[in-house]
Amino acid sequence: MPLTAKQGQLLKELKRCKGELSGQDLHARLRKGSRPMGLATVYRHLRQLQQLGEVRCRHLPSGEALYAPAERDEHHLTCVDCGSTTTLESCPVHSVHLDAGQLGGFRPLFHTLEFFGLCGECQQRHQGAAG
Amino acid sequence: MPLTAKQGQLLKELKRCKGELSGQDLHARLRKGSRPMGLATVYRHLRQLQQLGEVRCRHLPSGEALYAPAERDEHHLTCVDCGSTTTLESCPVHSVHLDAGQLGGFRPLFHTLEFFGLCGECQQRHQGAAG
DNA sequence: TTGAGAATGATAATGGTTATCACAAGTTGT
DNA sequence: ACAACTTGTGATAACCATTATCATTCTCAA
Ligand SMILES: [Mn+2]
Ligand SMILES: [Mn+2]
Ligand SMILES: [Zn+2]
Ligand SMILES: [Zn+2]
Repeated sequence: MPLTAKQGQLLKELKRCKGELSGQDLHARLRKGSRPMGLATVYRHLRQLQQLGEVRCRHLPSGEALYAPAERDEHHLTCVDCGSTTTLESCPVHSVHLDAGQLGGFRPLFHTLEFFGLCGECQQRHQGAAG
Repeated sequence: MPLTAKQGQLLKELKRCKGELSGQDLHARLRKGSRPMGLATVYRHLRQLQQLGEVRCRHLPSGEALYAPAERDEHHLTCVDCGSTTTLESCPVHSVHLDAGQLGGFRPLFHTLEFFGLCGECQQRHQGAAG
């Protein structure tokens, strides 16, 4: 089941970009180039590419969804106060094995692992008040 | 830094409930009982309780945020097609250690680990079309 | 009692995502 | 080539969870 032209175009743009992109970001980029793509089509194909295991997605605390090629196995530390994020150097669960009993027929395509907490700056800022 | 009365009330309601609750769910429950709480206050305290490490939150593919006591270290298999979720029996990263170099001053409060893929039913449904 | 500051909540505003639906493009059969 | 049908597309409207606003209420120390 090869990707359609529009799906390939979208995935190519995602891969070209170093970081993660929101649906809106992606639409803005694709709209600029030749062969623009409507917003509805962007979201449609993002969902389809997820179901094909080509794209993964995570949600910021703000609720905004960020997309990236599923092959990028990256995870983050996110501050629950200021929202700043830093990327981990490696995936801590790269090797975890889920046995068939737990899977129960489920076929994993990708995973999200995110650590939430307080960044150094926000800890200092709250020190005075919270002790 | 003990919790305020309203914060405690909210956390108590979260703990009383077996599953995860959305902000709207929580507001609906609290509104029924004596001592109702406004929607704005619910969301305010959910954020504060997250910053205190008392509450964690994850996002469904739909974007809806679900909250639970942070002490509940649960993770899920979620179908990217029908959205059904099943809970894992144990946390695969319960023991992972992030070294100080990776943390860089960051103080972890909780984590989310979610596996996305296709449930058994959806795999069968797509078999005919996709081969 | 009184006034400053914090907490509360009804309501409006925001904005990312999804649903609609009319149209374009592709496919099949004759 | 043509009609009949299916699939893909995208401008727009609708949705709805979350956030911002702001007037009111509460807290508590002076
Ligand atoms: Mn990983
Ligand atoms: Mn865990
Ligand atoms: Zn921070
Ligand atoms: Zn499914």
